[in-house]
Amino acid sequence: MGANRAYHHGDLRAALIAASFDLLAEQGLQRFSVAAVARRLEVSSAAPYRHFPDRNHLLSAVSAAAARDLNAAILAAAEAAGDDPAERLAAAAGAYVRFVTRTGAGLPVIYAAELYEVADEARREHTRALMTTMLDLAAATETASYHDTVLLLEASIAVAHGYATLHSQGFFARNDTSVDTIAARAVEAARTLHPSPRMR
Amino acid sequence: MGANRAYHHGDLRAALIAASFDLLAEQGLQRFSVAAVARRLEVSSAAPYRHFPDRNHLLSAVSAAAARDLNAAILAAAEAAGDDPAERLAAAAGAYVRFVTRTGAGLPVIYAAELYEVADEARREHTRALMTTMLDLAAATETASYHDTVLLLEASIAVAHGYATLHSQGFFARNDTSVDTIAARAVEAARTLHPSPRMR
DNA sequence: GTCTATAATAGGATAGAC
DNA sequence: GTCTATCCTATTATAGAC
Repeated sequence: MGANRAYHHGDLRAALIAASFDLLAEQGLQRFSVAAVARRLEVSSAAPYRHFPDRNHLLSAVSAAAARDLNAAILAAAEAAGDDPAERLAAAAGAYVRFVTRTGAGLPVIYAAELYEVADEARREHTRALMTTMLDLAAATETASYHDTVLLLEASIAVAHGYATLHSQGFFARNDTSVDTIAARAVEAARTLHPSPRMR
Repeated sequence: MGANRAYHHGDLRAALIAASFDLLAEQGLQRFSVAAVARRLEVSSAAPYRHFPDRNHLLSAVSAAAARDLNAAILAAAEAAGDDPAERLAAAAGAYVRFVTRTGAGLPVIYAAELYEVADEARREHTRALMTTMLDLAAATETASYHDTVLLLEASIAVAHGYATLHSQGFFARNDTSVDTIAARAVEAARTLHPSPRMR
């Protein structure tokens, strides 16, 4: 690189979002900070504030990108799973585990309460599309009512999210920690779920 | 109260642990700080350090108490569930959801990686007893092998933890947020789990 | 056993130079 | 569009008074 080392980026905004994913995946939302993202990109701690007015606006952009990418990952997994609606829903659970492990941006990040006050139309659209995708997958199974559909979806999400967070927090560390193994178990557990008459 | 208002506590150590639970339940591990616990008890920020050498030792004591109480809650729930091993295991999932909602100290707090370096024999014993309880509940069901037992336990924990964290992070806020409802759903979902031949 | 006071560190955010 | 410099706030942890 012949140029001097001032002014590092062509697209710092995009780089900030990408680096935020890395930071979230490595250290979780607990230790996420704007300053740490800036350090990682070797820009000053003030630089991010040229692109996002505050921390929550950066996180909102991360949320939007995560919703968009998770939506795509779930659709791809469902597609690959074939035609059986139950298989497609279970496959989505596996996609969720993989996505959270890779990006650190699961549903609690995507739908974080602190982002509600941020005006961000892109995020709103992507999160709504994601929810629609998930509800459609659940609705395609043989559920008797919309209420049952929601319950089945919640249970599937709970299974996937439970496996994902326990894995990323090292709870399964003793044994086999591979993402593939954990994702497969989440798929298998999601497969056994049924909307039962008692589940109301 | 006739006495002057200096020197607030007879048993600050116990009060610190109790207040830590409240703080965890209200704000999560993300915002846990020794200073906040001290503020809550209206003692100086230095006072906790007379009882715990550092933050992790306080968290270790919280972990020990949580492991002990969760163990008791799970045993009580299993007892109340009757004799069917599958029912007893499912009931444990419900107890877990209630416990985490009430205390904020779930398995990721109890088994937090940062506590591994803390020498705390009481914690070690309580966490081991908890693990034994959970494994026993899973082993009593009709699993073909120890491996199946572990898989069933992991799946049950994942379901319970997923419901608990999504609930405490407000993901279910739109609809019915009562703990009873969420716990009942976790029990129902856990009931449907089976160690399947594919789950390996 | 708890207090006040303080040091060290880190993060969020802003002002103004270039 | 990014930098340096700075302010404010919060947290961990320690020293020494009472």
